[in-house]
Amino acid sequence: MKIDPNSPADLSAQIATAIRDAIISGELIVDARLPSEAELSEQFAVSRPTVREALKRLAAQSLIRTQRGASGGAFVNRLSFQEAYGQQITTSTLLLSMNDVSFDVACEARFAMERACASLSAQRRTADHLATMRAEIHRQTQPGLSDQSFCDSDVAFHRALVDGAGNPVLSYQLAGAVEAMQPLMNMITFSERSRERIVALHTGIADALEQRNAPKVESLLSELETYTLDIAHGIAAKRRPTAG
Amino acid sequence: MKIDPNSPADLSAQIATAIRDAIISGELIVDARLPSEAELSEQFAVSRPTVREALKRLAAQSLIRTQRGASGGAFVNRLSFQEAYGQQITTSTLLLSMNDVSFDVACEARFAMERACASLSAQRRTADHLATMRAEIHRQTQPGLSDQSFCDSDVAFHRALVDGAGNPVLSYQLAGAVEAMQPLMNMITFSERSRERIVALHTGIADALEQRNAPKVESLLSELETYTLDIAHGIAAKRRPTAG
DNA sequence: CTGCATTATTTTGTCAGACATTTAGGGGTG
DNA sequence: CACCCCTAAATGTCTGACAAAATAATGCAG
Repeated sequence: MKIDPNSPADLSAQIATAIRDAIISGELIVDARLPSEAELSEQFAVSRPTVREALKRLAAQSLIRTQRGASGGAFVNRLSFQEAYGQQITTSTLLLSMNDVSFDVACEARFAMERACASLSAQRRTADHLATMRAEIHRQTQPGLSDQSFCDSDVAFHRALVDGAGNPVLSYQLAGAVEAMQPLMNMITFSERSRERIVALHTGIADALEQRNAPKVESLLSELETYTLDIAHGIAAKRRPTAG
Repeated sequence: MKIDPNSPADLSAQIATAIRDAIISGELIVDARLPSEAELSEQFAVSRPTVREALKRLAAQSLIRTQRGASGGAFVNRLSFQEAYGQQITTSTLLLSMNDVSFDVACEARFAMERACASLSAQRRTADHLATMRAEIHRQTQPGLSDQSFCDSDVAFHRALVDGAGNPVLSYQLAGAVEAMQPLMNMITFSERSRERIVALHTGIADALEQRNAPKVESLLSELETYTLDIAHGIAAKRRPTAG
């Protein structure tokens, strides 16, 4: 692990890259302890603050964790699916909000991926997954439920569908797509009637999953996609009534 | 934007979170300049090194960029799809390597998502996408091609398929799934015969896309998934010949 | 007044040293 | 054996300073 003091890049960035490469290549394994900050600063011939900046970069990516006290230090972190979800969601959310991705494009991607889970979920969903979905559907029928809560419940419902596929990698990938759309979905005001329609579709999806009818799930998801887009377009049209 | 000096969390972590929230909420827009490190350290009542650690955390996530000199400083970064790909791939790679995700599970997720792109790609693929795929197929038939190069070409082929769907969000999601599997795929040694079979399937997929035959693409992708798993299992069995 | 070289200023990047805080471990005492 | 205290090691934070880069301001020559 060497760095180039004459490189235009920051020393802390170079050090972070060197350590990151060591982790990715397997040179540093999970739970391995890195040298102390003092030792690292000696190895790389830089000051301790510079080493610390490098370590903070790695900590921001959940690549290491630090612990104070004797026998403390920086340890290679086992990247959990949980942490990966979080980063995935943050990244996806920013990507959508900063790059003028239209609601239509995000919606299309999300439902395309969700349909990809349909057949697996129809095969493997457990009673637990079905129970979660039924519970969320029930919650969605409560009168007086705020739009925010309705959206949260919607996410939980679809999350259960995806988790039903029993593939953590798929769940991880979908988490970003589904949750990143939350801010966009929250902009949609759900009328009494549209909630009824969505709940009906959710019920149909749960029924089809119970019967392990994959094609039915897929077609209902497509209907839901179309309907979601319709609502969004209706609201967009209302906001710009003079557009033509 | 306030922080709690009595919180158990590091001050730099709190400051990073506060600024990140401001960016996500839109309080700080793209290309906006953050206060200088000296001003931030005054605002948060901490020292400059602490502020710097916070800024490095954000830089590690590509949320900000910094520039030296007068009228320099830290600016909110427009997260490009390119940068997001990179983070997605790093995260996915570590997730797979650290969590004992089996080849089967990763493979299943990858092909499920790729099939999700099939119908869109059949509708929208351009002549360019087809040309890229044909070129990669041709490369894959070259004798003496290394396994590494064959895998690279394989990634490029599937990348073209996914890009054909014309949905950048889908491309972004798939990039992680496909590229993160590279290290696993590289462990598979491709025999002469298996390469022929894979090339034949690739050719079939390109043909089906040319004819805009979505179901055919999906079924060929399923065949490719099955075949990939067969090869992997065969190699695993060879490595553990006494297992039973 | 214009154009260019020079100087100033602002800001990040880096360093050195110090103190505070937390935690594990060792050793003494009941 | 259990409990307490002390020590040592490590991260967390602060202060102050200088280096390097890039822009802005200045002054001079034409």
